[in-house]
Amino acid sequence: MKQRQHRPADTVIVLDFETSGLSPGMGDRVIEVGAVRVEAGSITGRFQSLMNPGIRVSEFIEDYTGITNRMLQAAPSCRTVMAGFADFINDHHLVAHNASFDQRFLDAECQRIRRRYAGAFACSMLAARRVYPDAPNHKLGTLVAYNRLPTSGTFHRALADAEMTAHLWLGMLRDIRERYGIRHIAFSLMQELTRVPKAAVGRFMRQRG
DNA sequence: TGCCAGGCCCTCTTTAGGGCCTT
Repeated sequence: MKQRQHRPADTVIVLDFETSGLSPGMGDRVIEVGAVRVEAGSITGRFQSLMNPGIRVSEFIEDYTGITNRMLQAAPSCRTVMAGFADFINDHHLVAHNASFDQRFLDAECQRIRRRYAGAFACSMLAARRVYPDAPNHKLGTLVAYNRLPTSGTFHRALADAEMTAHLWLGMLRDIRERYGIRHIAFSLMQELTRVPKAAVGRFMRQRG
């Protein structure tokens, strides 16, 4: 019997950045990157590094992330780390929680080192608003608790948040499969889902089930 | 000079405003 082959296009990189603030346009920089490679429903690779942005981060960011200016002074440069991260991403599709935030920083940091990435982004927060409309809110930590997903107990560090986002993503794929009987959920379907009006999600999914 | 994110999404909307979510 011929075994069903996993499609390479199913591989996604789930990423999370810790940053010096909210806006690269205002001069904020990435200070830590964490990411996992998800293939055929499992985490098969990890990438994590602090990076020295060449600027001091605020006390708020030190408290929020636990990443201190002393730690950043000892870290490799953004240029070095981002070059390695661009290799890790390769041409895979990308997932992040509130992806527009991470995409802005990825674009800005890649532009600085003149690297490009070919994959498209999907947002786990926009998907979760549609898959779990009854959750108390759609913060990453709340969704992890709401769905009783695995967690290391660490929050607001890049690799820990990326791993939780990966479990959230895989959990949504499982729940959509069970709820709507869709056997293969392509990345493009998840992207489309995040653009469907919330009131039309059931009809959209049943049309594809 | 002083200020500064930005996109999604809901509603007491659409000639707008404000909460959510990310650091």
